[in-house]
Amino acid sequence: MAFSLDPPVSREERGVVSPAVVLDTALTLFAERGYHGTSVKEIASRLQIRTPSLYNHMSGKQGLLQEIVGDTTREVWQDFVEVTAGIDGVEERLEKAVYVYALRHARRRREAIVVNRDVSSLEEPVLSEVLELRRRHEHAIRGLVQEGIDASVFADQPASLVSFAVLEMCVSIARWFHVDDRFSAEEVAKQYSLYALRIAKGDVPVKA
Amino acid sequence: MAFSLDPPVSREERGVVSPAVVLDTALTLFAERGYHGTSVKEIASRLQIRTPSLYNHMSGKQGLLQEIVGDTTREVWQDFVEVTAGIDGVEERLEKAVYVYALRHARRRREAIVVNRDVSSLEEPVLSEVLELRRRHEHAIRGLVQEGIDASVFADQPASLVSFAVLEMCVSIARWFHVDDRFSAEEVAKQYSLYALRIAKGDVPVKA
DNA sequence: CCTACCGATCGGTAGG
DNA sequence: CCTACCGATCGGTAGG
Repeated sequence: MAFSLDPPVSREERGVVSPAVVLDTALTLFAERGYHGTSVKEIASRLQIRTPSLYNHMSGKQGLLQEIVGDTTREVWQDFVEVTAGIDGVEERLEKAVYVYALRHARRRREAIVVNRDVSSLEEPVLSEVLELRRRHEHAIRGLVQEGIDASVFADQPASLVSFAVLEMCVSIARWFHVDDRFSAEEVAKQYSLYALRIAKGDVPVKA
Repeated sequence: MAFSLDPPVSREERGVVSPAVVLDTALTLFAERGYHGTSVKEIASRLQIRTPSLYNHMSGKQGLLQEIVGDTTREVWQDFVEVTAGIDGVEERLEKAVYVYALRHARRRREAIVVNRDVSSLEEPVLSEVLELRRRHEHAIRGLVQEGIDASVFADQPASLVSFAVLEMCVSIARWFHVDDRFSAEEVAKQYSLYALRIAKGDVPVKA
């Protein structure tokens, strides 16, 4: 799996400004105020440098957004492929796919918030690439649900509603989860993958 | 219930610009591009008037956002109170509370998108009022879940995770639902309230 | 409803 | 990494 903990690249710790530090600072501000609500001056100010110096470490504001949203979306699809490969049971595949997706939204909260709020601020060609990857992921989840319905493993119901509900439920984790909560990221992901199975299986009893 | 269909107040139909038409136009643009991504010039342009003329129909850009987000949030809380009043069964109360919340997000998509994306762009005192109302609604849903757990009607599990998952699943309807879809707003709301019961009841069988 | 205009801020560049 | 500066656009006002 392509997970790693959020890289704590801050100015204070490293002492110097670098492309990674600029990206991390922008990520925090974009998540807090949105892409259009963040100015390059604010990014510079937080790094205690002037605006023009920022351009030694980035191509521009739009480039930062493209890197954040593009990288994250590619990783989401990669996670799905890796975690469902070589598994027979459709129930187990859905459980694992939801688990990694939920886990990512607990571990990479800032990225998730920016991806979901500011995707429409992306310029081409990254916009089209990102939308295509998201569509592919949603269709893959929907396909799993439909496969389970066809095999009578899941309750007979509209697969599209199930996949939307399950995916967006996971996305929302980024909006309320805190590391210092009573639950770990893994516990939350485990619980949410259970919710997904409950929704999918419907009247079939699910062990808690 | 405080529902009505989305008021189709467009410039073309009414022929004249009014505060309601300006608000409706701003609502569409805010939903499409975000509050910070929309300029007052764009609002004016869509109404085929000049920017200064807009100020005959509004106090300012921030005032439009406050009206959209403030009104919607107050209605959400009012819906909850009205729909759960005088009902004994905790299961039925949760089902109805989720139904109206989901239904609103299918019927008032633009409002829902703006409320959830641009709430942080609100200025005081409306910001505090809105956050308090949202907190109250979330705690009320969580309270219902806990009440059901205590009564052994729902599975024993963290009530906070259930309430977050259920509420955000509903919020997301605004992002994918279209009136011309294969499902009506009522059908989607019905299905989502069923999902909520499945998550809450867990290992208890739920009739489809 | 308009023209004319305000100061502030935007992302970004020149040049060192 | 900086100062100095660019044209464009921002939300909003004056005055009619």
